[in-house]
Amino acid sequence: MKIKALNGFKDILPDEILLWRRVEENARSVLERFHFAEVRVPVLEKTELFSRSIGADTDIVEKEMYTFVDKQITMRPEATASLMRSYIEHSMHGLRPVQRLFTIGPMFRHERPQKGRQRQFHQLDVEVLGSASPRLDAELMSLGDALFAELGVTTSLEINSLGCPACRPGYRRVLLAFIEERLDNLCEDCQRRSVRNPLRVLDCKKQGCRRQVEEAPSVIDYLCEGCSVHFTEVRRNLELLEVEYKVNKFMVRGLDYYVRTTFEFITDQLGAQSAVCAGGRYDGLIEMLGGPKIPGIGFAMGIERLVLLLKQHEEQSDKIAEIDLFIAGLGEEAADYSFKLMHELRGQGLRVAMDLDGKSLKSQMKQADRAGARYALIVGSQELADNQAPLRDMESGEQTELNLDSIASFLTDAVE
RNA sequence: GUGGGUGUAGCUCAGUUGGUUAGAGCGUCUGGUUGUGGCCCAGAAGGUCGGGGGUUCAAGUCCCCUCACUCACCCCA
Repeated sequence: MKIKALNGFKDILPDEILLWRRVEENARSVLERFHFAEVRVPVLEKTELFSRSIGADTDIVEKEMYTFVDKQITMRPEATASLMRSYIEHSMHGLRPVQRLFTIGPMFRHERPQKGRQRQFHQLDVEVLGSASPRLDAELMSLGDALFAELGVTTSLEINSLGCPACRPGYRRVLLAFIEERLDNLCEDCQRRSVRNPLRVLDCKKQGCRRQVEEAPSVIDYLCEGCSVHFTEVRRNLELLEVEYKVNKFMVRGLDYYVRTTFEFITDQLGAQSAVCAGGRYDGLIEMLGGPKIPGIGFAMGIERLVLLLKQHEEQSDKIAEIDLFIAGLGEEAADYSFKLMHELRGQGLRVAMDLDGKSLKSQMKQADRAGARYALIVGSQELADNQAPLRDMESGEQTELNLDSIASFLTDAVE
């Protein structure tokens, strides 16, 4: 039987890798300007870390985690929890008042794959610990905005506030009462949701339910004084930075730890998936995981989704790998010489390749062409005897005789 | 977990009401050029027609089962 990658797990092949690099390099450069530091955390953590932070009865924890049951360890379904663990474990709050961290890496969720959704996928994860300022919320959104803008990707930003442990229960009661009045008109899923997580009913995409909840009470009208001021300030600061946004009072987040501000960068270019980047505030999370009482906020950006967006408006014009020189050899003696020459030139920082299988010159020239070689050097026994060989410019087709000893210096000059 | 769609060469896909030896384009290899890439021309290699079973004189084609992929629901980045 043929060995294949697991369903939902994908190889990222050379053709695509340039796009990935561009995304990652762009991210690192923008994040540096925003004064963030990169960290790398393990992919495996104790199962409990995720069940406690994400929420024991969320879909992620309930049925989507890759867990080694016997060992009670889990492959991370998201990065925030791991980063919080690391923050607490290394007492980072003592290093400086505000920590600005990011990480890039694979996440694992056992969901049914579809467009823009895989079981192993990659996220850029950005977190700021130690500040409750609404300015920070706005700053992070402007960061997200910048990440997209510099790649030439268009998205729109939606924001909402979910309140806090002080005001959410009150809103929840009001909402529940509203829903119960209309329970019969809601879909089966929503009837189930109304018990478990009534906020989710607001998020239902079915026409019928949407009509029902149109008049539903909005969280924003039930925010406590603190949350209300915070939200107003977030909006004011977004306007100050001229970041365009829309308030979406139906936006709900899937993870339990979010409070106050939540936001999503969305697009209509990804099939059924709309979110390319999403996040929010989680002021109680660190404390809940056994750390100090420190506020936090962060977001995750889906790299696959971003790459999909980039693919749509970009012709893949970049070559896979360019080399400076391809050495075409004829005969055993020349092959020895070429092999050694290649080794030496590489040692001097030049990108060099040759054929190792004794193929015909024609075939070797073809290889040189496909490798995107700038020059090809043709070496046979006569050339070795004369210590002179033709160097072909692969673009113009012009050939010049070159002293074999001067190849390195010629190429170094030519490629600068 | 639930639905729909699609499985034929390395890739993209044709394949008629069931009928001889299953095709094309691209890619690969060889040659046209004794030692020269791209363009052109000629040729070659490459297939358990996803797998299993059934109907039939005859199945890539019809039926059943199964697997894989994919899109969508759910949920999410």
